[in-house]
Amino acid sequence: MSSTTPKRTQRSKAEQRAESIEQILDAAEYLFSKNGLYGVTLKDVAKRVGIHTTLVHYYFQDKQNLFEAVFARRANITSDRRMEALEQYESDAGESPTVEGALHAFLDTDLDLYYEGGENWMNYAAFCARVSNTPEGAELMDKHFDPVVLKLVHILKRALPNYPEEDIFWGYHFVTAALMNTLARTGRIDKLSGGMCHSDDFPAVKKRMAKFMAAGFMALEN
Amino acid sequence: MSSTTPKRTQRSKAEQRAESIEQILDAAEYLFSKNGLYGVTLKDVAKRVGIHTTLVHYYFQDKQNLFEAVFARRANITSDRRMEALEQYESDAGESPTVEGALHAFLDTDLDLYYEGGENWMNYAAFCARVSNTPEGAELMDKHFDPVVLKLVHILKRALPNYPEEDIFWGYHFVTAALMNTLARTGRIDKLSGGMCHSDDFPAVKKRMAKFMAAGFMALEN
DNA sequence: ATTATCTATAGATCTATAGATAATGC
DNA sequence: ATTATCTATAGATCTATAGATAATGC
Repeated sequence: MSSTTPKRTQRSKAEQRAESIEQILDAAEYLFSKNGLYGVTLKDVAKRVGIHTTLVHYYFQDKQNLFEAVFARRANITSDRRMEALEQYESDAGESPTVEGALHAFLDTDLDLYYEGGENWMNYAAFCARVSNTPEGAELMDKHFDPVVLKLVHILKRALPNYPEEDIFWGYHFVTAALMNTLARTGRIDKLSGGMCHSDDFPAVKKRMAKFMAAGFMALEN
Repeated sequence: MSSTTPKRTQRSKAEQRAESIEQILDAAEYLFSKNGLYGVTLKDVAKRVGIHTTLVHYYFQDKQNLFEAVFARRANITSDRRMEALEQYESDAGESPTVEGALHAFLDTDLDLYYEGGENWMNYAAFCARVSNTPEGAELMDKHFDPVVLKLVHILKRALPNYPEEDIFWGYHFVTAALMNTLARTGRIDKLSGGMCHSDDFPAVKKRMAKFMAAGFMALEN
């Protein structure tokens, strides 16, 4: 209440700007993850932040642009991290990479990032999961994440020489499905299991997923 | 061109009604599968059918109701078919059901239904996939499909005695993810594989999925 | 002097309803 | 006489912009 320190509540313009932008992105990320591009109005976003709708336009011009900004803010971080993990694994494994090893590098790295990144990263994960199977978002996702996926496929091919290429792709199709369904955190498993499992228990998924999927790849070989 | 048969273009009111309703549902099913509840306007639906928007209101009152009607039209058919297949399998397998057997009953039955049902059934599959991970749709799906899923879980438990229950549920989490991602037909695998695999090639999925997933379940046992 | 934020508002679109018109049904 | 379909329109909502106000920055 006392005004001893004059700069107490002052923020520089750069700080104000940065803070508003982050808050808008956080709110949009959350809302888009729940309701998709068309299920969110700019008014919803502004209301969640506690600002006026026009400020969203001021910083992001239009809705499509805001949507893409939400995607772009964290895309490179996850993409780069997974790429590094895959390269690291490939160099560590030398001449004999395994399916399970490659999947651990690909999946665990990502699950850790979201889980350890806290609420906002969890929201981004859900955003990606939701967006990945919409026409608006698929292209965006493809463009950004194709290199990492192709890197994974490359290692899988080395781990499984003489394995039909189609099977590698179908296997990846199952893997990415399971990952996206995990990131979506729909709450389905909580209800089904009567509360024994939890949608946001990424460590539980991490413990099982690479092993489960690797065994699946092996089974197709016969 | 000649008017020998007087009743040529005549339809009874009941027929007209039924036809309009079916056409509206078909159009809505397709559009909702692509763009979700909020991404479709009733005008879009009417335009696709070639009728006036108000006719959609006439038959379906409001948008939410149309959405639920799209879901309901085919829900029981897929649900009943899978339930029968699971019951049939359970009685055939007697004392020793297997994971792969249960999954074949659960998955193949559904994939066949969509694939053999033609374009409209394929659209319904995509509709379900899209809807299953939205707040609007999840509840609808759960309510309708829980019995089938719990039946599958029941057989899996019998096939895997002494297996931790959590692992069964996480395994199912992976299975349903893969199924939904298949039904969505995003075209992702087509691009990734350079045209070698196709999103709408359900027979290719059917050939691999139960085997792949069953091996995954087995691998968690260790 | 510049930038962040808000007020006011135009224009578009969307849902939904009331009421008119044009068919089929006894 | 009833039902399918269309016309006209009200009311709500949403996007986006122009311009005013209130801060920070030299």
